[in-house]
Formats: sequence, C-alpha cells, structure tokens
Amino acid sequence: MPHDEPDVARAIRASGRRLTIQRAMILRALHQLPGHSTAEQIHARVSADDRSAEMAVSTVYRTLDALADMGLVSASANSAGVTTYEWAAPGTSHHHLICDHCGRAEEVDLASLAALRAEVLREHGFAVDLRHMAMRGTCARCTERHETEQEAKR
Amino acid sequence: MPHDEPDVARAIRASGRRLTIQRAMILRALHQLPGHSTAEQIHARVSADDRSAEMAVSTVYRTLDALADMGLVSASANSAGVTTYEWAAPGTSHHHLICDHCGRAEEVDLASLAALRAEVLREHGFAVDLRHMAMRGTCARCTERHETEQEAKR
DNA sequence: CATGCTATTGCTACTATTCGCGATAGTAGG
DNA sequence: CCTACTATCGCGAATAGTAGCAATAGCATG
Repeated sequence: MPHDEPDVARAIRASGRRLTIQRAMILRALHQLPGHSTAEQIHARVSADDRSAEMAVSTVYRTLDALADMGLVSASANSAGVTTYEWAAPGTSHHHLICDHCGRAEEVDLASLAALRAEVLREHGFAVDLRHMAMRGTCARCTERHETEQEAKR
Repeated sequence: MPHDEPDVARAIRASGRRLTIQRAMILRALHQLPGHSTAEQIHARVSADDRSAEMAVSTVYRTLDALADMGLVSASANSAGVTTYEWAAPGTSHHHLICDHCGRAEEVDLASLAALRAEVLREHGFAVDLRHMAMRGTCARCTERHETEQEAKR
C-alpha cells in the first residue's frame, strides 16, 4: 500500500483518476492533521495553507470520497451525524467503539473480527470491509453511571 | 419485549416518556409499513392516515429516535446516507450486509457476533449493541463482476 | 375531576452533504 | 511539445436531519 507522495500519485492514476492540485492539497492536509478530521477541518486547513483561491467545499467531499473508495483514507460517522476521515496508513487497522450515550469513541483492535469476516465470506460470499469498522453501544463509564442512577431511584 | 398496543404504551410510560397521539400514529404507520422505511415514508403514511393536521417532520425524527433509544425500532443507514427504520419485533435480531458497490443490502444472522460482543465487553467494558448491526463491504455479485472486468482488461 | 410539572410538538433557522452542469485542466498518445 | 478526451472543479441549489424555543398537552397526584 502506498504512503509517500510518488506512490500515492501512482495509485491515483492507476485507478484512472487524476492528481489535481486540489487533491494534492487535501492529501497534504490529511497528513498534517492528526487522527480523525471532519471535512470542515480539512477544508479549513487547505484554505489556511493556500489563501490564493478558496477551494469549494464540495470538492473536499468528493475528493475524500474518491480517496476512501481507493482505500487511502477511511471514513467513519459519529453519532452526531458528522463524518470524520483519517489517513489509512498501510497496515493500520483499528476499530471504533462509539458510545451512543456520551458520543465518545474508543479505538481498539479486535481479534474476533477476523473470525466474523471469515464466517460472512464463507456463508454469504460477502467480503466485509473490516478496516476502521465502527460499532455502537454503551461504554463502560455510561453503563456504570446508568446503574448508579437506577439505584438512586429505588 | 412488548409488541401489542397496551404493552408498547406501558413500555413508553415506563421510560418516563409520554404516549402522544403523534407517537401512536407513528407506531401504527410502522406496523403498516413493511420492513425498512425512511422517515419520509413514515411521515407520508401518517399524513395519509390522518389529513386533519400535518405532523411536523421533525416530530417523526424525534419519535423514531426515542423509539430507537427504547429498542422498539432499529435504525440503519444505507450507503446513500439515508436512514431507514423498522419495527424491532421481539426476538428479532438480524444483521445487515451492505454492499458499497451496488448499495444492495442483505439480512443475515451471524453466530460469530456473539463472540465478538463477549470479547469487547471483557476487554473494554463496552457493551456493543448487536441488534440489526450493519457491516459494509462487497457482495458476492460485485466481487464477481469486478474480477470479470479485471480479466476483460488484460 | 382539577392541577401542576415537564415531556413533546410545531415552527423556523441551520448544518452537513450531495447533485447537476458548464467551464477547466490532467494525461496518454503521437 | 500538441491535442483530444474526459475526469474534476467551482458554483449554486437541493436534501436529510438537527437545534432552539415558546406553546401545548400527557399523566401522576390529591
């Protein structure tokens, strides 16, 4: 999987896409920004880097979409309905636990997912994309708080 | 888990919520509509049932949200970014495989998920909500088509 | 049955994201 | 280095869904 500039350029062209200045700027912004960023933040970063011409927000979305399609970035939606993106470094793969109560997200690495993927592929011929997969539920802290509240009511 | 009208009413009140006419209408619409429906469709159905007063769309969203919170309906987002809802009949639990290429969704029942949930709970104290969980990837048909295209290019 | 507390509703304004389209500009090929 | 082909851009309008707030109406209680 590509990670430095020439590699990325090659990967983009290999998929019949074009490496435009806008894309280059967004790629740079993605490397500069740590972890998960929203389209808004990426757009802001790009605008800060180059104030000659404002890039259209829709371009940011379309580019991120294309990059996600190629597997170069991964997108995950948080509970507030805002999507965040992050550079999918080669070999990197982690999973998100998103709490539906407090909205906080943890990143973990789950062994069982491999077994799950195997089952789905065997039984249904469906290839699940596990990279950066997100699961919703209730985090430890919120579970605890909830139980405490229940007791308080008694 | 409740499924008939008095039961549902009790469940709603038990959670400190109120059973308003709007909620009753939305519940009825949910029972009438088959499988997954969008908030839009539910709103249309409600409007069709009762033309005396148009219900606000935001009310539909809020109600579905509340019902999802109680576990009475389950929400899942499709690839186009539109959320669909369905009545979560007692005992019903299935998982969605959503193809990122053709957008089609399959419903399956996965044994491995129980193991996954156990691992996450043990290792991270996080209680994953497995009901109607969705996974993205590539379906058998699209995998096949993709391979065929690759061959055609050679 | 009357009453008060507060969950819910209906607005309306706003945010995040997508879509369509004419104008631009990467790229492969000569 | 030119040229044609077409992916991509910018822009502006459209869509799904959310937030804030004053008015309304369930429901527990006496």
